[in-house]
Amino acid sequence: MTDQSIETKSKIMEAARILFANQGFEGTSVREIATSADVNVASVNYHFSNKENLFAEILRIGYLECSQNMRALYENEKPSLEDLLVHFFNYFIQKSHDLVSLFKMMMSTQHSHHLMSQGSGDQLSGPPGGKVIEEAILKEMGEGISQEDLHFAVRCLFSHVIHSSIMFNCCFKQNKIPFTTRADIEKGIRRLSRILLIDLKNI
Amino acid sequence: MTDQSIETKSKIMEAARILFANQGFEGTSVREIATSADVNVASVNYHFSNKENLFAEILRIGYLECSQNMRALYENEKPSLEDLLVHFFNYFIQKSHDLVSLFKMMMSTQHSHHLMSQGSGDQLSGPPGGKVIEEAILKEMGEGISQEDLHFAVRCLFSHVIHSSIMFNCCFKQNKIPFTTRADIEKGIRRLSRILLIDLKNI
DNA sequence: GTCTATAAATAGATAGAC
DNA sequence: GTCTATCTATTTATAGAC
Repeated sequence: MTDQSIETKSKIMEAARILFANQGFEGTSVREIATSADVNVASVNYHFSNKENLFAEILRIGYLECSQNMRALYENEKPSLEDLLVHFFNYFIQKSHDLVSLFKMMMSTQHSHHLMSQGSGDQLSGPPGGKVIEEAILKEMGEGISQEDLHFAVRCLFSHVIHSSIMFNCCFKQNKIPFTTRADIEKGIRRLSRILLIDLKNI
Repeated sequence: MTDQSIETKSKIMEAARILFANQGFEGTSVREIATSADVNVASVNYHFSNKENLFAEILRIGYLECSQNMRALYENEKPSLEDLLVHFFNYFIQKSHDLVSLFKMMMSTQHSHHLMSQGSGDQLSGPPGGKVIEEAILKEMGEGISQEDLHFAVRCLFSHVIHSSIMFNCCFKQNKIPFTTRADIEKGIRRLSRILLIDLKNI
């Protein structure tokens, strides 16, 4: 591949990523992507065969990047559970395009089947970063914790962080719902982390 | 309006509701809706002016029904906080079509603006049933609780219930993620309710 | 109110010149 | 690899007969 073709390919992916996130798969046309990426219309199909392939590729990369970044963050900084989750929140609202795309896709019957039946099925079992949250909990708790308790805590924490991230970018910003500033959300994430750790220790 | 036209209108809404939820707004064509509803193509635009209007109408009705059902449930049965939330969970997974549609729409920049700028803006501030959860918490706690604590608890509980409902219908069913049976989820909702009430009482 | 027919625009994909 | 031009199919919406 020449340098130019690599640049064209990445320009397409970058433009498509944003458009798909904002308008969905069917709501975005190949022509729109090409215009936004400032490349020729035909180059999209030349590089990605078809529109669906481009979409799948964007999601695959986004999920991988997300998981890897979360893992790297944990390995490098060795943060406490609550620090880790606040980092995840900030990562999610910064990379909200991929997050929202992934969520939309999971909620779409057709695409989730298409996604699961592909090779990426293994990688997509469980939330991105789920394993990291587990490890952070285990580090603070020691090993004396049942699998059921562990899964419960991860689901509570992850659902709260992901929900907060999504709402932060679509509702909390526009409306004046009380206690939904960024500082409020972070405070809430820390509080829930502490509450759950206390609960796990008391079992 | 004649009986026939009322039936046509409701057949269109019922078919469109399901198709929109599964395929999104742009992913669903008017012809598809008409075929599925077993009515003529032109009747869709005759009754709803255009496709976007039909979508907005479906969401408006869905949100209203959802809020009213939650309010009625609380007023009639006067359940405990954890019973109420389990009821919400069961309601959400039963009516997952509307729920998913509403969520998709909120996550779509274009549509959320369109939705908020319309008259339904007031009704859509805050989650459906949010006020009811507040009341259930206050009933168990007495009045000595700050607004910040109250909002925190509502957001934790609602995000957990809504996230569980969505995941239950798109991931938990297909994959074999541990501790995600319906009974497990309900158990988790009850547990989180109790944990949060204990936290609020200790403040 | 319901139907057929059709207008007008746009979609994804590809062929072939360069 | 990139471009223009175009094919084919499908879209929303509407006009007009019944």
